[in-house]
Amino acid sequence: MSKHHHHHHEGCQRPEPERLLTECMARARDAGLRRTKALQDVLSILIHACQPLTLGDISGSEDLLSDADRATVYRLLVKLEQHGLIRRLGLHDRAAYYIINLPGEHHDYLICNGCGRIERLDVACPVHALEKTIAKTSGYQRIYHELEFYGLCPDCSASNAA
Amino acid sequence: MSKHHHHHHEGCQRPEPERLLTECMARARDAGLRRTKALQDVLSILIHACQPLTLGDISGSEDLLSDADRATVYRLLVKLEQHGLIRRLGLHDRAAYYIINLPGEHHDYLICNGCGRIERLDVACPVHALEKTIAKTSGYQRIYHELEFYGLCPDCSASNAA
DNA sequence: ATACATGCAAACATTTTGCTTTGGC
DNA sequence: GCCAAAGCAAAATGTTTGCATGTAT
Repeated sequence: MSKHHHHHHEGCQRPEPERLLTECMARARDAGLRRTKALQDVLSILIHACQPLTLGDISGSEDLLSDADRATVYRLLVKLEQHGLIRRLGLHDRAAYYIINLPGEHHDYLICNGCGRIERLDVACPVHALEKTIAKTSGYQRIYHELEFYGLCPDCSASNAA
Repeated sequence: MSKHHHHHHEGCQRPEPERLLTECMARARDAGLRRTKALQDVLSILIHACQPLTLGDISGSEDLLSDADRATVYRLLVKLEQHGLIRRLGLHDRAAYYIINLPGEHHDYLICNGCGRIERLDVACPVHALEKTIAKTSGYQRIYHELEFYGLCPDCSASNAA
């Protein structure tokens, strides 16, 4: 579970989650995964989530989330990440965070060092040009990036000043 | 310790490490820390390091690093980060990485998903403009950012193709 | 003299693996 | 039927904390 209590997922605005799920399941099958209940659960949860989720968030958790075993979810996450269907984020929490990786969708995040809240930024990411340069000059393959902003949210700033 | 064996620190190019250490010790004293051997060791190690180091790297490690206890180093790292003398990076390793935080110095990193090698990028960071915008519009205080590029280094690309 | 820092050891949280059983193909 | 996936349980890894002692101020 994540360090800070989650502000229960306000419904996500991703359109047509059903269709996305079908597409992701197809991509997963292409990658060699079997069409199993746990896989469908994990993908569905990640598609519906507005914010990055931890392994603890996804498996055996409070709400209506998956009741699949942690080890199962863990192994699914590893495979899904390897095949590029999801992405892992190294936020400053102890646990790793995961997000669905939809073609053409990319987000950066703004995280509060006080309360741990995670906000998705809907701004144009200014890093793509540099990413291309690095791809050319570094010799690295399959490059992507991760960008997070950290700071103190208004609430925490206030209580911090007190 | 970090996931992948370290390619023993090639000497770092930071100029005047002695002076930097003195300055950092002064900053640390200003922050209320006592002038102790362990503190000096930790700061010195981080100043001399070319790349981010884990708690395991810093404490009780192989080379000429600090012989201070892990818990001691851990508590120092926490305090130093709180007071802004060092920064913690959430790279995709299980362990947290730390770097010295020198005024005016900022680096982004390029990390290999295969072997875990970490390269410091010496390019102009394209994020500062966006950072200012976010500072104005979000209401967050004390904003900073973390940017990493991930990919497969030439060696790992080669063995991956095989 | 006092309060903070240290060292040792134990507790924690999260990830990772082994192995047997189940179920998709 | 075969091989991948699930479930359960245990090991591994890295972090954090408690407490008695040492030490900078």
